[in-house]
Amino acid sequence: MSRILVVDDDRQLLRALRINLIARGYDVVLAPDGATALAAASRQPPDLVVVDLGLPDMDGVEVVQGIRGWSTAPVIVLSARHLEQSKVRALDAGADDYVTKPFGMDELLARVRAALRRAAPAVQEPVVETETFTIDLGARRVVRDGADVRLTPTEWHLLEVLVRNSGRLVSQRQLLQEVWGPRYESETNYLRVYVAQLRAKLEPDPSRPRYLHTEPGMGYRFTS
Amino acid sequence: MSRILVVDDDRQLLRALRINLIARGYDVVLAPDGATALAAASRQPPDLVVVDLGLPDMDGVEVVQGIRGWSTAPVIVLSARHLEQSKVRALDAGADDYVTKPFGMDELLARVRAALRRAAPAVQEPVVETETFTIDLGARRVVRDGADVRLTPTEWHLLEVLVRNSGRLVSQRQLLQEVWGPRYESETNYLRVYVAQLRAKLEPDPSRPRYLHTEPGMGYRFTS
DNA sequence: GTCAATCTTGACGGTTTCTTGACGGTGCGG
DNA sequence: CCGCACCGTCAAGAAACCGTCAAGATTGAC
Repeated sequence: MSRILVVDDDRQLLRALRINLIARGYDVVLAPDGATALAAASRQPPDLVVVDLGLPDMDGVEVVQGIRGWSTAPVIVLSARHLEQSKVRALDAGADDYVTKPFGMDELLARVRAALRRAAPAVQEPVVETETFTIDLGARRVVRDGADVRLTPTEWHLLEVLVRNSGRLVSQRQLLQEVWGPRYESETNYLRVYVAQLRAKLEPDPSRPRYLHTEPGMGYRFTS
Repeated sequence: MSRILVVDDDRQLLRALRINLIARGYDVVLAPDGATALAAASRQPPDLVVVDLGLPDMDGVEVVQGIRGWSTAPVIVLSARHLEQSKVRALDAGADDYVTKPFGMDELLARVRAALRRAAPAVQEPVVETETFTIDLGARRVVRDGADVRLTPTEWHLLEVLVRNSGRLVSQRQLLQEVWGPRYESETNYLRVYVAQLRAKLEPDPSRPRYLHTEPGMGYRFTS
């Protein structure tokens, strides 16, 4: 079962959380402060972290950052209502969810389930290999000639949609909708620009596409 | 039919939405505030959520997050024009689309349809195989001798109509109407030109059609 | 604040696709 | 045999579409 690291300086809350989480079958690791938490996390990598923002030794945000540095485990932040500012910073730092104190145990447990479920899709993401490059959807990496290809967020997003529909024609509407949002359905200029950029980075000969094919008037198709 | 959860504190708008959505055959659940909405959503998981950003008890963004925690149902956000900031945050939180108040009912209904269509699992489109070529309707692809056959949008559209009516005679009127629109019902020149192009690309011997048969004075018939 | 990276936007030329009309072939009925 | 209706063929001009480039605008890092 999943291992959950709980970081809080309130001993009473810590005990309550431990009891409830263990009752749900989770493996629980406790830490009263940030330093202990980071140490514990490196020894026993957790699948999820619950961290209070008001810690004695360091800001909870630092804990979030410290964990995000090497783990993709979801982080749920606990905070008192008056710490709006920290809350925002924590989310920016990579927290996945936050719960305002005081909170009901059921609510927290629900959020834990949700966060784990969201993270769970550890379903083997496909790796697409061509003669020229390799795309690892799970790792968000593209390797060509042994070196990482640098893609901007938008380039990656576009490539991802095309690759997930490998072999299938993806209409311009659908691409714009998935990458730029529902309100850009007719702005085909974006597509032209970004497809060109992807080709420049991936195709052996960008002027004669081998993987990113254009179907005039319809859309684009990725072929491995 | 799809169940739609509508969250808004404007009773008049709520009523208008209910009437219009029900009229379209949707199952509607209403909630005047965030807490009620989340409770209702957990009892009756909706297929789509329409939520106003200006709620009395909590920020609409929180509602979006709350729903996103355990559901993948599309979320459409309603917002007043001056709340640009919240709108962005709502989309970041996982909203699928937003509509600015005041809005026309038709626009909202259209976006509801679009969101539901997008969320709908892709139906398994049939693959038609002949001795000469293979037509994959879902992938929008025709393969012949191991190579992709390039079809223009109009060619594809015409072929699609014929294949979906495989074995049946399709009248010229119907073909013109479906491919070129209702105003071209008598322009049979298009048909002659495009049927010829399809035959050139698909038939082993275009002068002796094996798949795309002409029924003089009536229409065309695709036979696999 | 500055700086770099990324995104957005518009214009241009080349290419693909669509439209249109004319011509010839075929089959049927007179 | 001849005329007519219908279909197949072809090609050229028009229209739509795409690739390309570069200059602002925006964003985020420092």
